[in-house]
Amino acid sequence: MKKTTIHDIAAELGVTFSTVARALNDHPAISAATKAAVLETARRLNYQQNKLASSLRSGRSNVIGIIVPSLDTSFFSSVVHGMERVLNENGYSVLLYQTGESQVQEQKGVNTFLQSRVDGVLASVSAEKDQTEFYASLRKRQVPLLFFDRAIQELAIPSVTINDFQGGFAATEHLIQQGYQNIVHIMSDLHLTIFKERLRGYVEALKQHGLPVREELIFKGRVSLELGQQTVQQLLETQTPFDAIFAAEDYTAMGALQTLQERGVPVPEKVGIIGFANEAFGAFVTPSLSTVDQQTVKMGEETARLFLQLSGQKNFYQETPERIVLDPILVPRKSSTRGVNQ
Amino acid sequence: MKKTTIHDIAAELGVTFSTVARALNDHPAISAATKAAVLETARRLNYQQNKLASSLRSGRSNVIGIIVPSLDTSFFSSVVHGMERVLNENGYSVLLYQTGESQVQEQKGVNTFLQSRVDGVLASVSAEKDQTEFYASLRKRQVPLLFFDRAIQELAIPSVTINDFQGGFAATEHLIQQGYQNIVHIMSDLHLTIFKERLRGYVEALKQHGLPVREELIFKGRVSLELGQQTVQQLLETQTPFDAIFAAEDYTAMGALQTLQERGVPVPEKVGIIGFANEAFGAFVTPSLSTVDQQTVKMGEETARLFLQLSGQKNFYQETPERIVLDPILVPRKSSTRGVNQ
DNA sequence: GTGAAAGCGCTAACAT
DNA sequence: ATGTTAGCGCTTTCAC
Repeated sequence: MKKTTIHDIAAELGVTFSTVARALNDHPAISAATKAAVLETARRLNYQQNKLASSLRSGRSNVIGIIVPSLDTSFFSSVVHGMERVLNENGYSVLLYQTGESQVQEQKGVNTFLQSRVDGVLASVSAEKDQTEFYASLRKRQVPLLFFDRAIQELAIPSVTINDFQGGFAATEHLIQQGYQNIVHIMSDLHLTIFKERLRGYVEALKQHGLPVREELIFKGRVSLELGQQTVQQLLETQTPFDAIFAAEDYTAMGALQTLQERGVPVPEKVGIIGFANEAFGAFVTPSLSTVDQQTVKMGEETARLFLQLSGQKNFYQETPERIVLDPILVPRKSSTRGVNQ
Repeated sequence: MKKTTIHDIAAELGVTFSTVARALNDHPAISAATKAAVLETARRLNYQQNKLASSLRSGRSNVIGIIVPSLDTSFFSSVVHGMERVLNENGYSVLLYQTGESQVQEQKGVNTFLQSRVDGVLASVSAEKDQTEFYASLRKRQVPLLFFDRAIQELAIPSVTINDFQGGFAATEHLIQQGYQNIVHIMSDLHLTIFKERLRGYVEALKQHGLPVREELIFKGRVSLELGQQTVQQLLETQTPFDAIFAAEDYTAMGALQTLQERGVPVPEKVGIIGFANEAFGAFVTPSLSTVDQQTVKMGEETARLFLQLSGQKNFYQETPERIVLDPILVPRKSSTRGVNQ
């Protein structure tokens, strides 16, 4: 079936194609009768506007590119969920690109988006150092860029993140208030601000409560179930005294919890545990896993809304970019709850 | 910064823009020297091909539209993860559309994709009855369409699904083999083949093992934690005899497990439980939740590969569409494992 | 091996 | 209220 164009509709009605174009775009200078006739004919001929042509000519694609490390994580898929819904409601389509934490892929994603002439890019970066000039290429071309969750602070780009410092602080303080004193921290070895901030929150909470910050209680690795398991094994083998664990990510916390239980260490009585991310499983495990909620859907929605708001302005790239920082929510559960000062 | 076009490169080099276009597309009739010069100049001027123009002219967009009910579920986000990776590796971009199980949204998604001139649509439908002619509009326009997980059988469209019958059968048979006799089934009230097939598997397994199929043991609702909880409450209040539950979805199974434990009914000793979907939490709860794995990432990858394979053919829409059916994998865990014939 | 020319389907400025 | 015209930036056929 040949695709129908505005020319076909025009021929059918004996008007010119520009009248049809105006009618379809609800131009005020077109009579109601003509509009009705055009609309009817368009429907009858199964007309579908060619957005490629429209975008090429108008310079606006109504497409937003989203860059995430991976959709195979509940965090990013929830964020994208929120973004897509808000953008869709506002007439935008979403192009999706996964980087797998690879900078090369990230670069490719930005280029693809540039070539697709997207009206904006929402990105969560894979790393915050090294070659990040490709993000500058968006600015050069005046394509709005916003970061979410993981931002490159040096770039003066609007962003929506959560207050990871506060999250780390709240998690650690919660453990302290439950009477734990020797608190282990397990974090990622990726060079990401989010993890450094959680660490900083951990350190600050210890200090404020007069507890020593001990380097030997801070562990780094690829956050995962295995990292949590290995860390606890190591702690037990080296007989390092500890009575709580704050893991910067829930799976890691879960691994720690599993190994403690296998070794017969009671949680939360002997060792308290808290994670980060509020993964679905935390509410269901025994003991239920305390954690910090990151408001993922809200983060996606806020990022989309900030884009909508800022892209309306004359020049998107200003000296002082808007930076929305969401409050993390402490979710205390059983894995860290015991009588105070036990 | 003005965007550079092939005309700019041509002017810079003193050749015509068609030579530049050929060079960039690695046309065989262009000398190596010219190609090198063009490539160098393109890089220097930060040239980015305008895909809108290219797609408009060539009739190929290299964009695939993906329609899912929601990304805020581990199932669909994993599937999309697999799809995006394979498509990306093969030079395609991905447009994403969430329907929220709404047919109206689904219709809109198809129209948007049509207008964006996508080269194909991969969809998981919201419902399999009612107005589905909008999927026919893709066929009319010769846009390849593939279904995944949820397909409309009547439409003769290629699809990648899992064998839900076999999954339901395996789950039920597993319970029977563990010595359970009065097996409850909790399923969705959505009119989806996937749930009907799981039910059919449940019924068939009972029959093959000489057990009666009792209507009063089959419950329907919006699958969720709450549905599992409510169903168990109802079973206990009405004192309906039962010794196992096969829930068509993991959260429902989890709700059932929780309520049984609250009421002091030991799992798996008194009641065995198995779910469906292999959600992350299942491995971590106590007792660990038996389930059926749906091979989500593989489903996404296979759907993408099937598209790549079929879209190469002369006419995509054939009389006998290829239908790939993946085998579900029984994942027996502690919630359903006890000595046989206890 | 390169150039010339047409046109994909639309938007928008300028007519009338 | 509608028509005319000129592109947007590319692909592609036909020349030479």
